[in-house]
Amino acid sequence: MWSGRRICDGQPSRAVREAGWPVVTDIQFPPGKAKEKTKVAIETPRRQPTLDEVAERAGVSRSAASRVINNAPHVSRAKREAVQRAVDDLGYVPNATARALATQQAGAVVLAISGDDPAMFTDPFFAEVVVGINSVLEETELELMLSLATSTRGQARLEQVLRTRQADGVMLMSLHGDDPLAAVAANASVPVVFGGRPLNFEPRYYVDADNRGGARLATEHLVAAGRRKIATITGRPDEGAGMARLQGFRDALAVAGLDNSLVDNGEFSEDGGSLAMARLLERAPDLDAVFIASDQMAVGALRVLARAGRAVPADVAIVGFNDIPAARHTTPPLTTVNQPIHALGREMARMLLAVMAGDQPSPLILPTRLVTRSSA
Amino acid sequence: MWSGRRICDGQPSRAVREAGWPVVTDIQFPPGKAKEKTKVAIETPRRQPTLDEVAERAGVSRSAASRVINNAPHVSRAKREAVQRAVDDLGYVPNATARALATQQAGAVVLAISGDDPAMFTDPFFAEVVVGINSVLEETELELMLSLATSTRGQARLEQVLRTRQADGVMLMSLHGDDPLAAVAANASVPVVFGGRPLNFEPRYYVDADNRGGARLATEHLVAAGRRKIATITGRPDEGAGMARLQGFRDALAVAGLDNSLVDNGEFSEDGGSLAMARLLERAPDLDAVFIASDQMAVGALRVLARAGRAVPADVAIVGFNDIPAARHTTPPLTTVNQPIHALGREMARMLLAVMAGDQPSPLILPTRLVTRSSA
DNA sequence: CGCAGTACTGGGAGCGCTTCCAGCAATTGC
DNA sequence: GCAATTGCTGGAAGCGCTCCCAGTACTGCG
Repeated sequence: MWSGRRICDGQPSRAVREAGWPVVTDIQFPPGKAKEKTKVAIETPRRQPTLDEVAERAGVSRSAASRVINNAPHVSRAKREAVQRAVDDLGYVPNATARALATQQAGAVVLAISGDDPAMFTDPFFAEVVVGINSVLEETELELMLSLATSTRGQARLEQVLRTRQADGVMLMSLHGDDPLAAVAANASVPVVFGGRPLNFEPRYYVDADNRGGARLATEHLVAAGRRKIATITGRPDEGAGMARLQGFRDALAVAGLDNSLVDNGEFSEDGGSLAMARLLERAPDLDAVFIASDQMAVGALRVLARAGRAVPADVAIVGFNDIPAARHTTPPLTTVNQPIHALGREMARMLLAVMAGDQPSPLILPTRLVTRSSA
Repeated sequence: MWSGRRICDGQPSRAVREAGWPVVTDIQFPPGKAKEKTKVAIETPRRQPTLDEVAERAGVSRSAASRVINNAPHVSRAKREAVQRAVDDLGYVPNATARALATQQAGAVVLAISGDDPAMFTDPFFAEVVVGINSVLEETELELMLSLATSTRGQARLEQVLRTRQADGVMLMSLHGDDPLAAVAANASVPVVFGGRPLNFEPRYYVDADNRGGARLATEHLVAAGRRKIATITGRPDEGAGMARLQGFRDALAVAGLDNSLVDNGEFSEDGGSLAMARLLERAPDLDAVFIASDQMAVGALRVLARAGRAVPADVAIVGFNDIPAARHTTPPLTTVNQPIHALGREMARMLLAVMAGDQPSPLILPTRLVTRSSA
């Protein structure tokens, strides 16, 4: 049932770059209410004033003007004020591109997310990371670029951005197995900070959540509740976080002296969880708990369990991982491991800033915590 | 209960810009497995080759080389090949910043999201918009910048980005009442495409979901089910989408000849929904249906209804709006209005590209559709 | 009074690329 | 055979800014 209206098809997005976008300057609409047809006099920003114009107006050299703009020393009070005035009068704003070219610094950093499916970014996880990053970038002059390096093309473009210093640093997330982006990062001439540890190597700079610790916590919780036949559903085996969670699971079971062989791995998705849960049920009908490495999968598992007539948590207890918003609304509400996602983003940005400033910060592992609801 | 590890505090993010980031060039780690200490020979990217170097190596002028790079005409076949070879040998990649300065085109567009709270971006809605945008940008040479213009500072920076043409176009979302960004947009010297119609004016270029139609659909569904005392919870009155949904609600009730005065408005959040629902219940204990302008609010409302002992949908039917992931997991699963978010992003990007190319596309309204689950 | 500082000052050379234009050779038309 | 195309070609002038550096003016001190 659709609300009737124009259907979206749109014209094919042509190779705009080649067409050489004719600059459109006549966009304008009154900021006032639509009714009163106030033809607001748009202060025609014909062309941004340049530093030369400022200098001329202030009666100083361009160098002096530049010094004032960047408040560098060696400018007399009088000139400084004259320039300041000229800037205000003209509404001068330094041209970031020119500055970037001259200083060889782009004034931007990029958040790159690897993966094979762009839709992955839909995971609310990333949005919160972005917000965290934004919170620290906001206090700097750095812009944030977003790169969903999801296709070969996307990766090539990311590489290009880094090679030509279109960005001064990069935060790299969710690298899988032998991600080609690892090489890109290694050869990048700009600082790289990883979000999450890749599987195959230990980056110099990274921020990660304590996945292993969180998984141990979750599993210990299950053990403490008297569960004895505990299974786990992990993610893809080439994914760092998933493997760390599996480790934590094993840590806890080792301490408890329980069997840790009930492992299945599915896709990090609802369906992946359903499938894995079904397999597990087949394999060990008497299991009494499952630690599931992502809430999305847990949701799927819950569904299968319900269909199989197993009560949660009475028959089988479930603990998820990530604490997604939906975890509060499943039946029953999901006990899960929460990671400080906002902090993850924030700390990645801070670390990147530090590296860009020449420091050599140590990797950071952020604590995770168990959120107890009803499923375990 | 926290997994023990270093706590996140991090140093204060200093004014890195002023410190003048000393370029760090020694970042490197082997792409191979961590165990085998393969000291991979990093192909030291000393300095990117310039066009001059390419030209010299190919034995042509810089102009000619430039023409080849941009595959412009007026280059002999021989030279073209020579340049091509030199490019390959040197691994030349044009410097985007220099090119931007020369052409006065940044090669980037920005997605700006207005609002007073950066956390708003956490709404999965935006992530999906981003994915949609990315899907079309991916085929171009344009980079995507993200601007959470949430503070005055953020807005000022966005303005600066636009004024200095750090970006060639902007997609502007979720403007509220008299958003200062409206003026910024009006005076921007680059194309602006709006996502969603602002309340106070009709932008020249925008893509919107058919909020009004969707709301009508939802309400008609309620009417068709025999409900007679239908209320609605809207969002903040200065929010365009919310008002459009209220209109749709009224449209449907007008046709059915029912009372449309049962309106309450809360914040677009779970708590906002709870509060509004409670007020409504107080005001009209005999209501038998509620159309709620956002799923987040609906979740809150559902909670209140359950606590009040009203069965959903038996006693009161609920329809939400947005079709967030959690809508499938509420009790009961939420009937809601789905909007094509991915398409929204995609069409915004396409429209922006079109405007940048000099076209004057018409505004676009994307259809919404009712997703029937159990709550109504 | 002269000399070494010290605090400004502006000229000018880049940053790496695009693009205009004049020059030139190889065609073409008459 | 000569002028008028046509197609290449490279020199050079930017794009708007930073920053080095040589130069000037002024101070203090012996």
